[in-house]
Amino acid sequence: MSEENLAADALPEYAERVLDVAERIPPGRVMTYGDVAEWLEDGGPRQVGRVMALYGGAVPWWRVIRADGVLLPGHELEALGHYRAEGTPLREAGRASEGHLPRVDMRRARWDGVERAEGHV
DNA sequence: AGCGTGACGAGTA
DNA sequence: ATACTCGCCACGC
Repeated sequence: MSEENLAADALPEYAERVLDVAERIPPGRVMTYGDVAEWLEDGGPRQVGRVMALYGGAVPWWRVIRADGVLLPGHELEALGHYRAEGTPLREAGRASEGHLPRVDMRRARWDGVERAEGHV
């Protein structure tokens, strides 16, 4: 039998690990695709992106975003709703970009996978 | 086999 | 700030 004998109800192991990381991201925080890949020490941002595109619906997908903090195209409003509800740091463009959606403030929202005990107000 | 595409990222102009 | 290039890797044609 070939080793590619995967059951339809089973996810590839890599996908399972990516989803596992996505699930442990605390509310109000985000990780980039590249961060997840780095944390796993395997694959790259594009691989993580592929997994999220295929199976991300089962996890808090809005907490895994691009490095530039742009909201997921096609789900901007839904993502924004989650961010506002979780208190995720956002950068309101303000200033003449009213039709422009806010982006996640990566400097404050980025989570490296390690809880820090700093008095972050 | 090549080639284009993508829920990417960093660098440069 | 935007636009473009290159590197990256998996997938589909």
